[in-house]
Amino acid sequence: MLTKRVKYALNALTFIARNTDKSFIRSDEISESQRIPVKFLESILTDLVKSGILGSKKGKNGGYFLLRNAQEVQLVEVMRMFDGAIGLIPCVTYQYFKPCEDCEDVETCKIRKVYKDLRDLNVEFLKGKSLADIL
Amino acid sequence: MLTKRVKYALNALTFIARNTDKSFIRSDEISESQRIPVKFLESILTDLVKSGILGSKKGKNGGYFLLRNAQEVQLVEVMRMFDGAIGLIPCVTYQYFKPCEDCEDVETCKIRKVYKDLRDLNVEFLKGKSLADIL
DNA sequence: AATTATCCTATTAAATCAATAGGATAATCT
DNA sequence: AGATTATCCTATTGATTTAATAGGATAATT
Repeated sequence: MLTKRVKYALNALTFIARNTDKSFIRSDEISESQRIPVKFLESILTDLVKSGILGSKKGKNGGYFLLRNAQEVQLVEVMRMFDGAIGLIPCVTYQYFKPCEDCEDVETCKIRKVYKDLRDLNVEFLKGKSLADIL
Repeated sequence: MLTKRVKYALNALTFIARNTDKSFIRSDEISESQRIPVKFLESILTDLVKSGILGSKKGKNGGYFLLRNAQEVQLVEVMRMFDGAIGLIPCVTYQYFKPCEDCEDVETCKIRKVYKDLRDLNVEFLKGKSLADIL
């Protein structure tokens, strides 16, 4: 299952993307309209800023804004940021690679093969989907 | 990520499937060879029996055995049994369906659409894979 | 200088996962 | 029949992750 962090992140991003008439969107606006606890939301927005998806402006009249076109925000990036790897076993992930304890040969392991194929399928799909697809 | 229950279940099933020369495989044999805590393993085996994948014979010289051909044990069934739904959001699952709290219209929700497509992709893939594919 | 909104750190509560413990039940073999 | 053996059942505990809360520090604007 998706964590709430990802779901909240997607909802926040779509809200910001839908309000391009305003230059800056405050966290409390997002919080209220998307029903996300403010403090929880702020930690999510900070991550989105760090990763270069959002920009932020401090102080009065400040807020958050998209740094890219909606087409350029891949869902796979958001999901990885908050929920980690797409693959279902550590041995089929790039960032978090770790062979199974009972594994004799990573290369020939049939279980790994299946979950590697599944991972590739999912990554391909999620790379093809962007924020623009959920607006 | 897969839970250990699924990983252990798959390892146990492959071990049983590989030892068809013996009629019955004891849990302690599986436990030792696959490095799975016995009691934890037993609860997993019980679930596999209840679902009709394994049979069991009590008493001396008893043990577990496959009730189906390896091709007829779909990975999707094992994964659902232990980790629940394949879909990543409750609104795209059949067994555990539940609309999102912030959802206005389940039918037109774009986020749901994406994750529904992803779910269908995964279910299709996992229905096509069986125990035979990981032997 | 006051205001305002982001940014940072730490803590807590809740839920899920993994494992352990101890024994009850049922079938087998001597 | 009785001892043995292996599955089956229930409850509890510990560990990890997730979700949320709390309180204030920092930076920019008016």
